[in-house]
Amino acid sequence: MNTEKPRYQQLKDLIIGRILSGDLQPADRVPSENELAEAMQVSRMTANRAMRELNDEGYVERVAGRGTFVADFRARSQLVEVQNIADEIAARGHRHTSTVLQQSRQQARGEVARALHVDQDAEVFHLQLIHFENGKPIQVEDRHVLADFAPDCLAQDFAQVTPSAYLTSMAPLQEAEQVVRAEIPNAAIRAHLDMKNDEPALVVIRRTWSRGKPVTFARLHHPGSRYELTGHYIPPGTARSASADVVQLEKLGQ
Amino acid sequence: MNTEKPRYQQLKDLIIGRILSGDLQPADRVPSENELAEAMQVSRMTANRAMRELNDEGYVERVAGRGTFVADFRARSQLVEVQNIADEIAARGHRHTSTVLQQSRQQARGEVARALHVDQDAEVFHLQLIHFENGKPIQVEDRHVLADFAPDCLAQDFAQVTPSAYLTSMAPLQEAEQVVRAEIPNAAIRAHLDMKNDEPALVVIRRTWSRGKPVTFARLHHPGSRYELTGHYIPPGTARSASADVVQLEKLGQ
DNA sequence: TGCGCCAGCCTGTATATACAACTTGAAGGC
DNA sequence: GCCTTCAAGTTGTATATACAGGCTGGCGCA
Repeated sequence: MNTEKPRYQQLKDLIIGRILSGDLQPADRVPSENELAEAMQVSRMTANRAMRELNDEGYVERVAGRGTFVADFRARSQLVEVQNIADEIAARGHRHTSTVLQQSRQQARGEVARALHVDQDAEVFHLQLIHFENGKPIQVEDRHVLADFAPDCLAQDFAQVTPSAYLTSMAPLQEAEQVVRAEIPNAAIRAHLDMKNDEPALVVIRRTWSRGKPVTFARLHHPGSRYELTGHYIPPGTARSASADVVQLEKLGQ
Repeated sequence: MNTEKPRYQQLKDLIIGRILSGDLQPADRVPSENELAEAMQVSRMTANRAMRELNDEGYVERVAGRGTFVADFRARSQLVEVQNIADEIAARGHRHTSTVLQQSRQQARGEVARALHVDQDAEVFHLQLIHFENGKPIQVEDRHVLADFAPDCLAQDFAQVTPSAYLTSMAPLQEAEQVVRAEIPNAAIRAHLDMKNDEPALVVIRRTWSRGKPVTFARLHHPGSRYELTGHYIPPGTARSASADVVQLEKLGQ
């Protein structure tokens, strides 16, 4: 019985493995089709199919005449969902600043331990910061990161590089889960975000996986009056449509 | 200058066109690679690539030995996002019911006209209904649908088949955009959803495209205390991971 | 009649070959 | 020194061919 995977798939897996292991870094050049065909003892067409599919799946970018290059993880994450509030604010042409409230090493407890699939005594980093858009507070980030995943977490200056940007630079995001809620926040959050007493918060609770394991668990509070989540879905393979212009939505009023 | 599209793409476009026009219905058989190659005067490999990509993109399903068949739109839409609240409630093992508040023909006004890219006097259907989960109100749906897109909209019984299910059965969802907000709703919404005065609502505003044009614009209100949005992302091409178990999240408390 | 086998169709993969279009760098002419 | 031209390498596409393996219906045999 011949249960072995097709050759083009073996080649894809090989390249994906080298990317995930860090052997191939973003922007690195991937061997050309002819080189791969020679090295793997397959025809160029087979190498072509493997690389073409990796391109379609976002692992690499190909440029006719130049070559094949490992895709930037950050650019890739953006396609999925806005992950980094600093980039989001910058995209609006506004100024992002942030204040670090907490940056410490702790033991995982209760909810955090369950979310990250670790024991109660596992080491995690606890980060808490406030993000500002043009000086106005727009997000309170409360994040736990598996200590194993980012050992030098305490040495980072998160006022300069957001935790999100730091984490995605460590390894590619492989899987993410998020829950969105509307809630009235507690007094501390309300004070941090400069919110009125009866103003609801948009809460995003997000877990992110890397290499098959959850590595970070974040709770993000935003003032309902100044923040909204947007998402855009395009099925795979669709030619990029005339970039669906964003319509300015009216407040519900009336 | 030769700006014409590659042949495999022309073939894909042809088949997609036949599917979108209704010429090919879900579960219909698509001509075999050899038939297409003969009819279009291309090689079988070119037809193979076209059909393989349509399969990867979810337009068709292929079975070795049997043939190629048009995929079911409903199954496809689910891949993108939970669109239909009835299915979502059923997936939780609960009972879905709904009440129709409004089902009428109107002219597009202001925000609706802009969202759907039509003039102020364009004909649209206006639907308003309440969805219940086990008898408790969980969503107020306020939806506008382009009249051209669904001419028999007034004849539907939306207490039986949700607008979402009806619309996705008309044509495949091609593109969607959504905005999520946390707001204190007005008194009418509050009454419909049996909400307390200070309870925030999770509001989803969604536009959906079909055949390159926006066809429906919906505003969905949910009670913040009883509803949350969840999203899960797995990068394309990844083997389905051990279906990331959902962790029961604690309320923020404290 | 009923059963089994097989021919003929289908998709899936793999290869060798060919040409087009693009990019880059180097060689050569001014 | 600077510009042009061109050769070599790269991806993108298209084709003909080949074989493997799944599925189905019909034919032949018992």
